[in-house]
Amino acid sequence: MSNVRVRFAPSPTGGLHLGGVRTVLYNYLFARKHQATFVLRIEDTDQTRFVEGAEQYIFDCLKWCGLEPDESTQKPGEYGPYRQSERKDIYRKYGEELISKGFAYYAFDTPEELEKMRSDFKSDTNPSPQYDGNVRYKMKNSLTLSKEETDKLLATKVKHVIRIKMPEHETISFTDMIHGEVNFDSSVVDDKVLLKADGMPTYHLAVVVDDALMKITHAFRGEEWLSSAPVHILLWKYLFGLENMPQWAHLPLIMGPNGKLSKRDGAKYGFPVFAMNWTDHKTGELTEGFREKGFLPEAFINLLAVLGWNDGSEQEIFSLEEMVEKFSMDRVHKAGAKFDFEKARWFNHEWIKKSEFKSLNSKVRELLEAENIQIIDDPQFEKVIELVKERCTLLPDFVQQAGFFFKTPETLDVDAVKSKWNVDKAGFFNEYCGLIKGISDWKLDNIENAFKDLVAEKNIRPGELLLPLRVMLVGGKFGPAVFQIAELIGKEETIKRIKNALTIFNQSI
RNA sequence: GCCGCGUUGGUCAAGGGGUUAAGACGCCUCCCUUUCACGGAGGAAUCACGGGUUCGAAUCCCGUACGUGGUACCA
Repeated sequence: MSNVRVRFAPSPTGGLHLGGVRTVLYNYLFARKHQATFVLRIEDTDQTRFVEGAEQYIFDCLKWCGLEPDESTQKPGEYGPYRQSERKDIYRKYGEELISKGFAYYAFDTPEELEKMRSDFKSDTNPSPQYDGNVRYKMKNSLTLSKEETDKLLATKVKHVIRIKMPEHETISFTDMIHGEVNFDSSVVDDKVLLKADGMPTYHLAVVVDDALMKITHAFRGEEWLSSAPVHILLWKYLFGLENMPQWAHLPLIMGPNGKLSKRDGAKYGFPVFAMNWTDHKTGELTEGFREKGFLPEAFINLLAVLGWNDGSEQEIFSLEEMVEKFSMDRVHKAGAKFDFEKARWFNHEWIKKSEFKSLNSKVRELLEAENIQIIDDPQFEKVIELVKERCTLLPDFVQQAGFFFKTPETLDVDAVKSKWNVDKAGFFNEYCGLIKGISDWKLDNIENAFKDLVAEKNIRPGELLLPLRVMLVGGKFGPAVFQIAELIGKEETIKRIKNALTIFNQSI
């Protein structure tokens, strides 16, 4: 292990989103590549947004993806606790330190007063007034109150927050691993709340304190954080020293059809945005996940990895091991990428095709059994999977493509044979049944040759008969080569299906 | 509004002064296959705009436009 440490810091407020998983993935790849430690920290400082089960759900998603952290609430290292709500006592001290150094102040404004400020100062040229250098001297805080008044308020435990005092006109710059040098003017950022009235830190204080205490060396997060980076830079400068600050990488956003991808987009356009199913406990609303949609975890992380990163070659299909080997932050794109579900499906199809039976076995079996299709013979199941996997894009496709090998079709697509059906053909199949009954070695060639011989004898075009035969055995116009199907389902079953279909066709056509 | 970030086909993207501007998804045509796929061969489709710099700009610089994120005691 090197001393490189990275972290993923989700807030447990709901389902784990595509972008979140990609952030985990980049953390994980970077960590493995640098023999680093990958930390998972739970950012649960907003008590009003606490959601039962969300934390465990995050772990379950990471486990499914195969991206498990080295240190976390479930696997504590020496930098715990890993849940911010359990670190509450730590943060106040740093807030006080900032105040004593003159970089922060107490503010006693109530939510109503803040609201009033915002409406009073609101204008066409300033639609969202900030608590900044212009207004802080008009508010109720330790900058405008006398020391005595302030002390008195504090002593009587009046609700208050700690706010950072943004400097007047200072250029704040840092070098982002993806964007390069980024500059801000301190006068355009407001006096962010650092410590809330309930004693919990806001994200701003918590990230820097925890990254410092947990010795994080590289911090990756979504680009939505870039605008608040100056606050964090300043905090590092005031509290722990810029020389100890982690290297930042602000990852490009994953976009939906219009704007930042949201779970609403998923519902609207019919694709998942969460890694796994998520049920909102309050509303009971279920949001579908990639896993339940039928994605392989290998495909899921693969498609996420190349949404914003590529290795410079033409390769698109990467195993986790290959990604670890080839990943580098400086080949991550700057611009956000629109999520394309069609391409996501393609990745899954590719992974299904290259997956071996042993990795597909239990997943497909589970799906079939849910449809009341029992599989007893493993070697037989393997042959079927190998035969049909190239026509399955999503795992549930196996139900249609493989199901009929193990269960006689309940309904036949009669319409498909209607135009081709007549007495001659019924006669043909009757005779064919008799013919194959005598085949002692039930092999592909024998079954097919019997068919060809009879076709030649009867002088019927084979194309007129192949489709009906398919519908007889399969139930519809799909599946692999028809004689291969016959070979696999066996002689008895083949004859049974033909005879059964004959009665149905004769009745309904 | 202000601030940040961005901009190569419909989408993901390679390319970072001289290229016929790769490749993939999707779409279309054809071949293979008497189903559907797989596989194979083709095709349509791109450097946001305007100024510079330069012998030469998709590539460098400046504007503009557009997109996107932020502008909470949410993360």
